Amino acid sequence: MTTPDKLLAAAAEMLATEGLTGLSARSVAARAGVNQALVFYHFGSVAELVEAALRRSADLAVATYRNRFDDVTSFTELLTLGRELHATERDRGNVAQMAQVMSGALRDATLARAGRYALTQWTRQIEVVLGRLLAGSPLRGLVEPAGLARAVAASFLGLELYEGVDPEGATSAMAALESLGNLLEMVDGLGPVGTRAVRGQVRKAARTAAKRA
Amino acid sequence: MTTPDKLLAAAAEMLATEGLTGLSARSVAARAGVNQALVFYHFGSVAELVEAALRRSADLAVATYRNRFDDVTSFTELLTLGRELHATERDRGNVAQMAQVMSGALRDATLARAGRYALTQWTRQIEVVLGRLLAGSPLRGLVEPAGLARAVAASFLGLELYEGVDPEGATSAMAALESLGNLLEMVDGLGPVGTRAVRGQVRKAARTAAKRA
DNA sequence: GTCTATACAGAGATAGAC
DNA sequence: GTCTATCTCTGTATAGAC
Repeated sequence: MTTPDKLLAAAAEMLATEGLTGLSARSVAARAGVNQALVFYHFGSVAELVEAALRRSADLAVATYRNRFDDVTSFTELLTLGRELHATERDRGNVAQMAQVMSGALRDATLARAGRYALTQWTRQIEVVLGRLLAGSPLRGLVEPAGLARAVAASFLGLELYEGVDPEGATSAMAALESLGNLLEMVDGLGPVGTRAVRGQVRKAARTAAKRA
Repeated sequence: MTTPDKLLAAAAEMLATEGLTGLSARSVAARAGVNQALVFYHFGSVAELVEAALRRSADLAVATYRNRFDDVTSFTELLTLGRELHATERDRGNVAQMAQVMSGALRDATLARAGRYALTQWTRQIEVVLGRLLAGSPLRGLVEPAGLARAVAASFLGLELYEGVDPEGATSAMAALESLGNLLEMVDGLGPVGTRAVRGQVRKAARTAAKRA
């Protein structure tokens, strides 16, 4: 394992467990078992090390799930995958890394770039699946796959923050999101008559909402 | 305006604009126009100042919206309020403050306590409304108000992080969430026959999901 | 590429004069 | 309650020996 690799691994680990505030050139080098000056030699700055670490984590994580996403054929399956993903990534800390970097993005342009990149990797993937599922659903045309994918990603990020201060609360939130997913699945299971009714009703609700806004 | 008040105001402002990393005893005192040592005299530590500032912000914000929440009688109205709330709080920075504190909660127990408190203030309020709306809805019993309230809060937090790195993406995510809200409204508008059908279908979807998990 | 040494800025926090 | 002064630690970053 080369020094850059050790530093990247240590940075990713610390980002998830200690957070951005606990991560410094000294602390990350100590965890990697290398000298502090090597952070600057290999990456230029702490922020750039963090950026590289997050990019690598995101690339790796998304690649891991690519096939799984491709196999999804229903909202129920997507939910099952989402639940599994949430549990796995809570342990691996990928989402936590993203949340930390994005909270630091307020001050640091490099971190903002890193967060944007990681987010894009995830949403692209989710968007493809949602686009496929929505295309064959009564909801087609009523909800944008791109927007919904971003909303899903945002929810996962928020759940991660939630989990840090109230784990049980986060669990109940996850359960509620699954209930909503079941609602989507229900709509999906309607016949042609139900479909027409749904589309009409949702359009009406949208119009009412637009009028009030 | 007393010194503690000046410090609380400065801390809240900085939390939203500069983030937790940019907030120090020195920087916050400078913005408040007071001496740095007064942070420790009045609050004991920087973390405790942040905690006090967030608590005050949360109390104030929730009190502002209390009546508005009470007036809500439909999911569509709740969505309209949610959109307005998101826009207003994006400017005031209340949600941003929460997100920052919660991201720092990983390292600091005081910040974790503060984040938990602010979160509770919001979710309690949302839970009441959702409980009321769901009670008279076909979805009654199928989705927990408490869990859904937490999911809504988490989504707002996630959107805040999203907004920091990709404002247009966050807007499209918000739009998608509104589409889902319209779906809820649609279900709400069904008659007794449709209600029975919905409940049966959702239960079936939930069973299928449970089996696969 | 890696290490030691070091410069220097900013952090949290306290003591003591006023 | 407020200010100055100061201690100590930790942060980023660089220079130069090896």
